[in-house]
Amino acid sequence: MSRVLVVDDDPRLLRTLSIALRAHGNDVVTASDGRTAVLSAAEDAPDVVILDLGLPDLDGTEVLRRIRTTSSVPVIVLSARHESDDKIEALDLGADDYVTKPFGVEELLARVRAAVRRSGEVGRQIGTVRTDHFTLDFSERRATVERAEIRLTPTEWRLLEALCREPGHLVLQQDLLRSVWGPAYGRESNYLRVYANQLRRKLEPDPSNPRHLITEPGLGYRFTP
Amino acid sequence: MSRVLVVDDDPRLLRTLSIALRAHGNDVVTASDGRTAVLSAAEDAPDVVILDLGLPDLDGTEVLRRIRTTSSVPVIVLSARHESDDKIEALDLGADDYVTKPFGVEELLARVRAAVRRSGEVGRQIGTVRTDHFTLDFSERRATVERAEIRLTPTEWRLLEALCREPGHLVLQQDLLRSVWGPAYGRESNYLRVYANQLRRKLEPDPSNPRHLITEPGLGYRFTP
DNA sequence: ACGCCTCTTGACGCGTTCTTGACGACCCCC
DNA sequence: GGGGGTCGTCAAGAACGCGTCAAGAGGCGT
Repeated sequence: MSRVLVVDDDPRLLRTLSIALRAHGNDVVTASDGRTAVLSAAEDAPDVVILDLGLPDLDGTEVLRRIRTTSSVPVIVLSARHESDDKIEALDLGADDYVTKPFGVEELLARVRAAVRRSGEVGRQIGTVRTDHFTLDFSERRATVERAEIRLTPTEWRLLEALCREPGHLVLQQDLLRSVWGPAYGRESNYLRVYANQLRRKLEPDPSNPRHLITEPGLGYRFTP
Repeated sequence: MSRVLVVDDDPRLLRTLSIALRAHGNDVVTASDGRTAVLSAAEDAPDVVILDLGLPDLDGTEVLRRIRTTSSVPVIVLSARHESDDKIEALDLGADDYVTKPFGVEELLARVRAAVRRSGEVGRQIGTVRTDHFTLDFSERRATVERAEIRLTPTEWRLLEALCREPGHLVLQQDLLRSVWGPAYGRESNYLRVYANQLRRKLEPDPSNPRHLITEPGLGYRFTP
């Protein structure tokens, strides 16, 4: 199914994770130090990397930085509870998710699945989206309504991007929250209500009768061109 | 494909890299001391240089400095693990990337590709840019506002160059910082604010209501003719 | 050695954006 | 008809990013 690179200096943990991952149909490669990890990330072409920040030879963030120079593979960071600074730095450097030790194997497996699923979707760049009323150019960050250019805030862009990735398809609240606000969110649906509202006021001809940003009650939102 | 100059005093490493690079369709030139390296960089017109900082005759940074006097070829620095000062100094002197020894060949190859790709984008020369209010001649380094010639500092020119390479396009803060201040930068957005401000005061008709140097909050800047 | 120009860096105010709570309207199910 | 849940809407405080200023460091030519 997916190839997972697991990086940790604890052989016991390495073994546990390998067994669990293989039991769920994954191909597993392991590394117990930073240098090996960077090499493996480049050569074994994993679909996702699980990276412990506390490695013997290199700083965890340095490992992440080097992996990022050659690959955009999703990285899930493992961190001890107290090293919260590392965690934040790791997310800044392009980690996709993090798990705090100690953690449950089931939780980690779920995050691996989510990371693989997202990387398939996110990789697809979207260029321009048109409707009969407005135009969105994502690569240039330009939005025009009735030929007039309007301004959208960064968060509004991110929400639109998540919605327009698959025009006409329903996107779940949880997925929207995660791709806009990050992996730590998932239940704050009021954020979505506020921003969906703002977007309608800026983009829809009649904001209270939306034709393009459709609510699917209890589930999520849908963009229809 | 690309011509690569490899500079190292270890014949074994030289040989390994030559084979790997040629196997990927590159043309390879080698040098085992600093003086030869400087000459070759000037005469063989390589597309990228791989430079070991520990050379017998000259200090690595000195080699880099001399190469930079005759060429803007991208340079990837090889450094032993603990000499982090050299590394930083090398980046300051205009190295484009660095790899710490020991390293994987695949990683180095990836960095060579990245360096060549970047230089292709950056190398695109721009001639003259005109607006209704000012004119910029990049090849002659002349700027005129309302027919009057004004002076711009080197950093101001570099920033303008990065912005005007694709008129009308959004350029991300990170890209601007990297092409003006070097690959070691990426988060110092206050530099951008200072220089964008200076440029507006020199170029814009109404500096506090810019029409050509547009801010895209949270993302970067855009030049519109 | 001196002065000038440039670059770096910190500080501050301001406007925008984000977050968060509150409230009423609506729908569905009981 | 009532109750619980979800949604749209509004508003206010907090947080953030940007423009702006100015002081100090460093380099260069005189």
